[in-house]
Amino acid sequence: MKPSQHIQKGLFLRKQELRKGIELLFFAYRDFTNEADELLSEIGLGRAHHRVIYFVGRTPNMTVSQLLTILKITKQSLSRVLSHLLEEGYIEQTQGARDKRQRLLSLTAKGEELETRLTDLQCRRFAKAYGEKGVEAVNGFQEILASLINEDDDARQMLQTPIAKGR
Amino acid sequence: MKPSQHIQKGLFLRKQELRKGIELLFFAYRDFTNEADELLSEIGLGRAHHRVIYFVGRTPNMTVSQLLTILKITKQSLSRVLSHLLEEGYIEQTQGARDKRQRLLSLTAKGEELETRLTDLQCRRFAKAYGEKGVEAVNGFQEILASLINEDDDARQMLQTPIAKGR
DNA sequence: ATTATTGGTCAACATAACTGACATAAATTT
DNA sequence: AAATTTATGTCAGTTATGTTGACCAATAAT
Repeated sequence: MKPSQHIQKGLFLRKQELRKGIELLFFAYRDFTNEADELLSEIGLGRAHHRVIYFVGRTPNMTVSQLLTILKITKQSLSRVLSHLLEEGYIEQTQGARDKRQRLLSLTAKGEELETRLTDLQCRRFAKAYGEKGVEAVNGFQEILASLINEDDDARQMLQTPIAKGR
Repeated sequence: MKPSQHIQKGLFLRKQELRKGIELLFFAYRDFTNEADELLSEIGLGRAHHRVIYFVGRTPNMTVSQLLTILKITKQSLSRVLSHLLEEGYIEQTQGARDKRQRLLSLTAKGEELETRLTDLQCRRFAKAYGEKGVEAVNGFQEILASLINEDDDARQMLQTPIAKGR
């Protein structure tokens, strides 16, 4: 075998390994979201609503602009979803103390109830995987995912802020 | 501290850890897909086209029904995307040998070129993460993701079939 | 007082999914 | 040979989620 063939074979194997990562991420995300989507569709909500409910539940009194930074969608998009959640009584807002323009978003009891159901569903999936594969695997999983996220991402900051208790 | 409080604290810490997984997966997937989306939008394609191009590139001569099983979308949805890719010359089809009803899908040279650009982009992101965190982390990452995928998923099978060479 | 920020609103549009109904050709089963 | 199932396509209408662009109002910061 010529040296050039060694290199090519090495590159192929490497690329195959990387493609495996791409595929695992695709399938895992697909199944992970699908389960919650089914529950949501029964009550006329979609994935966009879920994301809002999740992050508002995670960090109560979050402002609209904070949400926009996390979700990376336009305010017009968020507006539609958020209005619906307010109308349906999943979310309530209070005026900001320091800055009166800000809408501080929190879950209502109804919203909390839904958030808990959804998050428990997804947590169960993670608990199963974590339990099956052990602490070492979990650490590796978290390290690689963190490394896949954009360096400059504002979300990195959020990942370090504590999660509100009782959830 | 009462025993009940110990338990509650334990559960809280556990749930916090599981939520961290949810969030990492969300942000990683968001950034991972966004990079390719930008390239795609320049040539008038979207994420749905990307998925078709990726999997047809991965497994040439794939049938429409195989694609449907992987993507878990309706045939009407796939039809629109696939028709467009055929018209634009990214994909070509041949009649199945055993079963003449089948359309065997493959990438054209133009399709290959695009597939390579897109996959290289995503592979680079993985290569960076894998390089930074090492083999141990990669194994853990892959184990946990595999465990997050539905047991009964037809996609599990695909993950074990070899990736076509030259990619 | 001026400017920047936070947030909202209206309108139009694009994409990617969905459901339901029906059609056709080929393969398989009875 | 006839009936059924399978693989695929197509037409029509709908929904969810995103986008741009234009513009407005209240509040905060300089």
